[in-house]
Amino acid sequence: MPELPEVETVRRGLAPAMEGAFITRLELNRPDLRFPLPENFASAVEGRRIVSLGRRAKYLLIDLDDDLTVISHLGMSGSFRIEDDTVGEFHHPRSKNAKHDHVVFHLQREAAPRRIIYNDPRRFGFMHLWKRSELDLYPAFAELGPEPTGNALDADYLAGRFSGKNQPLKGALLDQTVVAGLGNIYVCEALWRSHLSPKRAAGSIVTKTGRPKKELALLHTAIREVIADAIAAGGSSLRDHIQTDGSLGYFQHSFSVYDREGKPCRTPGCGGTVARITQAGRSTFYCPACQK
DNA sequence: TTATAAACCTGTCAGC
DNA sequence: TGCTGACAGGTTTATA
Repeated sequence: MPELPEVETVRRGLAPAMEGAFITRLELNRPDLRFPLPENFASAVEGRRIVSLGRRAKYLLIDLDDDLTVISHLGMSGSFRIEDDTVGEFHHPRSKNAKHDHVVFHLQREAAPRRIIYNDPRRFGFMHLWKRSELDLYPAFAELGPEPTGNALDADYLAGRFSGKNQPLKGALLDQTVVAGLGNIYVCEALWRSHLSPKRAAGSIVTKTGRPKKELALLHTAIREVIADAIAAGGSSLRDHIQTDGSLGYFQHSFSVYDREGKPCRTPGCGGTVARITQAGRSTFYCPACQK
């Protein structure tokens, strides 16, 4: 499910309930998700206090008070929800099938016990334990590109990565070593906002001397803006993504091209129709009329 | 080096 | 109603 804005929404939803709380018990309802859960996972985290909640790209980071960090990835269908731990089973109207509640953090903080439930029907998500002081050595982080909203991502950096590349822009932007956190939805949206075709070679928006063309500067701006807009809206709820309180994100109502095949392009005066093609096995939505 | 395809797993939806 | 096939927000591994 989640791209960067959805994970950030989850982080913001969980932080008030988790930061400062003690983990009294970790409930593991199966031995694995996509990968085996960490060895001695429960004994490593039980009794620890959660110092803070962080995020890197699409990864949620739960920092404990002893230099350990729980690294959590939600895959395609993972979600967290918060429940009052003094009552029994509670089901929000939109709540998930409890048979996919794989990991439950039981928390104690001041007077209110809570449980944080990780649900993931497809089990493409995973959790790892890693030393916080060595987080840069975590394999997935070692090669990760800059955050799309940070200062490290600018047009010059992208020019360096795109220069000489024949790979289509769609694939180049999905590459997490180029930009960290972009997924299928927001790549489509950012390309639409910058009027660039997803089929365009990445190297074609870089000059012969390796400088960013104007189009690349527009793309950089579009990436920043679409991510910021989506975070402000609480992410996008398609099938699986719900916020930690069970409510939905709203950005899906703002999609300009994603999942809008056959519908009119929203570029003012364009008059084109949104098309859907397959690139590297994944759906791409774009407007052939205004994305060149 | 680069690019595509398949794999992981379950749920949902369209079509017959 | 029930079956089948296509498809889904991600990442890794294998194959060409």
